[in-house]
Amino acid sequence: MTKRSLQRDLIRENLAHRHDHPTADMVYYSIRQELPNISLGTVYRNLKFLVEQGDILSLNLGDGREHFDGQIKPHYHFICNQCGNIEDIFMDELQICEEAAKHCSGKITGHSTYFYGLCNQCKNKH
Amino acid sequence: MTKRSLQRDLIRENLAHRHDHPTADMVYYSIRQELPNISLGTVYRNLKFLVEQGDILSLNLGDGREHFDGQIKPHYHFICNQCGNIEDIFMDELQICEEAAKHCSGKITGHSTYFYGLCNQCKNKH
DNA sequence: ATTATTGCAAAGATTTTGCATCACC
DNA sequence: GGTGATGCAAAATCTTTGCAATAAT
Repeated sequence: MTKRSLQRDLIRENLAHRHDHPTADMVYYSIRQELPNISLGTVYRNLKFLVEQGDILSLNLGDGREHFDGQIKPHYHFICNQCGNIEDIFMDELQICEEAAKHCSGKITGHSTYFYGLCNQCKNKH
Repeated sequence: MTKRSLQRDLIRENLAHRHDHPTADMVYYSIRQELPNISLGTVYRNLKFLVEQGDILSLNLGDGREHFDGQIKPHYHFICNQCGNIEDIFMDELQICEEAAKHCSGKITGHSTYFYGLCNQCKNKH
């Protein structure tokens, strides 16, 4: 049985309200502004918990660290090879979710896609 | 200018021929059977190189380690919450690639999606 | 000849964990 | 009161890197 905690609530809200894709220590430093005593271990424990719950997504952005995304509405990511900038891609994905549903029972808790290339901004710098 | 090496060739082929999603050290132990002297650093260096080239994909399977996938034909992954098993989902994704293409110029080098849930096998064990 | 790549080992970075204490139910 | 969650720090894990030697062009 899980008990509520201020720390977990703050982490969940922090991720829900931001639109970037922070790592664990970025979340840690952000939360510390409101709750200076929070520990990094607690942030890691709760991020893992929230990913398992399906409240947040875990992303691999290719830099070796785990990134997190509070936007659970299924969407995709475009990552620029040159500047590293990440753009969210929202689109109809009914078809793909139906296909995924064939593989499981119950709700699907995570869903995220990455594309890598040269973004339009970097392209125009030539 | 890049030079060819046996080590890199073996790593690329190893990933192209297998259909699981190994971590760096799994690739390392696999290659060591043919080339016992290869070092872990070399495997890491080449995996990173191959990801950047777009020859292989980097996957985040939620266990904290980076996984690799030699199947570059765009596809999706279903990951069972209970047994950890991974199933590939192949389907038409013309629409989604077109959408991603709006964000960039040149080729898109990576593309991979994850879904998490309870797989049919685990479901049937109740 | 030049320089990319390697093997090795050490260093760096990230993430997990043991434990005493605290807070929720 | 019982137990889930925390803070802290140490440990474990994963990945990168410096450097001398080797191999590819």
